[in-house]
Order: sequence, then C-alpha cells, then structure tokens
Amino acid sequence: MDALRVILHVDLDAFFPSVEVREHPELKGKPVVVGADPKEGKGRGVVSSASYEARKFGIRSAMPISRAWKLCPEGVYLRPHFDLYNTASNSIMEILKSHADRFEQGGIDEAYLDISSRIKDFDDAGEFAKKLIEEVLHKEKLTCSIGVAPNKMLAKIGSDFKKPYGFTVIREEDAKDFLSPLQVRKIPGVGPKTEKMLKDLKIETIGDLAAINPERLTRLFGVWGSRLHEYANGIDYREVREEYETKSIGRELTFEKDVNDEGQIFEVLDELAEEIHEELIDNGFRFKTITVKVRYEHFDTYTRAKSLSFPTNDLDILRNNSKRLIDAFLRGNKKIRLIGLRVSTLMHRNS
DNA sequence: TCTGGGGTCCTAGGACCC
DNA sequence: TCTGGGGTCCTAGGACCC
Repeated sequence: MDALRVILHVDLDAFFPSVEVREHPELKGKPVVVGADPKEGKGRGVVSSASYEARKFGIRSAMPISRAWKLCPEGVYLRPHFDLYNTASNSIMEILKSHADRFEQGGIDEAYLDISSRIKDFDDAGEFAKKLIEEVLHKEKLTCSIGVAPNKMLAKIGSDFKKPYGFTVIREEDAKDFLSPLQVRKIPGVGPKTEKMLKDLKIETIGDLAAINPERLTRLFGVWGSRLHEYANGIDYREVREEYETKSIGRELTFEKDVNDEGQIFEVLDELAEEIHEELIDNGFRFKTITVKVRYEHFDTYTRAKSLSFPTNDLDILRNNSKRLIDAFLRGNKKIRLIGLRVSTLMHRNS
C-alpha cells in the first residue's frame, strides 16, 4: 500500500470583508462590499470581495461595481485596505505553516498544507482540520474553510464545499462519487471558456467528463486535456511546493475616463516604470523583457514586448523602452482605457 | 452588466542555429 | 528542384486564478 498522503486546502472566508468587519464590529451582519467606488452606480471597476450578507443580493467577486450597486444600493461599499489584509494574512499563514510538513501559499487568502506525517488516517485529519479552524478563529478572529484530501485538486474543491466555517474530508476511495455530480466549472482551471466548450459537447458534470475517452480530450485541449481527464477521475500528482520564484513584476492603471492625451499617458507610464523599478531594487532583480499593454475604449487589448540582450535594473532603460513600445499604440485616434507595464525574464543580482 | 490589478501558464509562428 | 529535424529564443495573444 502507498504511504498515506493528506493535503489540506485552507481558504479564508470572504477575506477582505471579514477583516473589515473584524476592525469595525458595527459592520457585523451588514452587506459589505470591498472594491471600487460605486459612485451611485456610475463607478468604473469591480467587486474584489463581498460578505456573505452581500452575496444574498447576488453580489460576487469580479462583478462590475455599478451592477453591485444596483443590486444593493444600501450596502456598505469600502475601498480595499491591503496593508490590513496583508498583516492579517501573514499572521494566519504563520499559524498554518507551523502545522505543516510542507506549506504552499496560493494567494493572500489560501494555502495548501501537506500534513501526511502528522496524522494516522483521514478521521484523524478531519479532527486536525477542525482544530486548525478553531485555532485561526481564536487567534485571529477570522473564519476559514478546509478541504482534506489525498491531493491538491480534491482539497481545493473540498474547501469550497461547506463554506463558510466548515470542512470537508474526501477519501481517495470516495473521490469519484464525490466529484461525479459536480459541475465541470468546479475543477480548478476550468473557467467560462472551457465550460462553454464542454457544454457544447454535452459535458456538464465532472462525471460526464470522467467518462470521456482521454485521447479525445487530448485532441481537443492538448496537454490540458489529459490533465482534465486525471482531475475528473480524482487524480492529481502535483506536490505541495515550498519554494517560489517571481516570474514577472507589473503595474497597470485604468483611467477614470478614457484618454487620448499623449502627455497624460506618458506621465502615467513613467509612474508605472518608477513603481516597478522600486520593486526591482527592493528585491534585487534585473530584467531582460519589457512588455507594455494598451486597452482601448471598447476593451480591445494589445501588448508589445522587447527583450534586451542584457539584464538590467536601470530606470531610464525601462522608461525609454516602454515609451518606444507604447508609441505605436498612440497613432490612431482611439481613446485609451488602460495602460500597463510589466518586466519579465527576471534574474537575481549576482547570478 | 460593462468589465480592476496582481499574477501564472500555455500555444503557436517565426527567427536562428547546428 | 521542390524544400530535414531538433532546440531555443522571441513575440503576441488568451485562459485562468485570487
């Protein structure tokens, strides 16, 4: 028999609004929406995260803030306070890390823990998860949900299954029955496009997907197709990995109103370059590739990239190249909604 | 309904080299 | 005369995640 492998996926419940409520107890029980300024329904931007009370009105992450406002004008609308969320996240991640053989953070509000050596079976692992939820609640006054499973994919689906403030144990022998009735969209990596493609093929549940010939999925989706077949069958060999390397650093800005004034665009581009440069210096990175991004008024989006023959962290090189790259986008008379700048092919100084 | 900002990974064509 | 094959880098675009 294979050695027991137990992975936890810990997901903080409605994290941004929950931190806001913790800091401002008078908000408890109210529909709290963290995101862009709704400006009486005329705001530009989206919802970052909505409290469970706000979700009752149909408000969801990534929804246009103007639509959220129409659904619930009486809601409490807050701009994000990332310093607050980062502090809370760091404290919680330290707690989680201290209980894991291996630990992998997957964003500000979630993490994978490999706890194989710390439990003797899945019953034991369920108790472990319950205690962890209570420890986080006691120490940080925030709730989370946990999935307990033999791999990352199942653990992630599990953490979403009884939210908020719940946990779900999925044993290897129960995995296929557990997955079978769920919508394909529940599989991490299946978004709106893949869901639509599968639906057109009459594949709606994970059970439908598991029954499809794997060669057919590979023909349709390439490498991702064979991965999909594994996931649908409850199989995922990915390890919880501790080490993480930054691949790129970028900044972007959506203007309050679409612009066609070159001066304003260059000014913002310089600010983006300065912020990126600061982060490069702080972290001891050099870059080789510069990519600018432009989104025009009707949301058509383009990028232009340039790779240098040498790595650098020089601000003037970044500024001058980004100006040259964006120049081609300023020719027409289309108004610009967003500009972005990103550097990649990163290497550490002294390497 | 009208779409943020931070990222990662994948694909595909062309250049270039051996 | 009728056009290799593999590897790597570069560029552009797209799907997806939180």
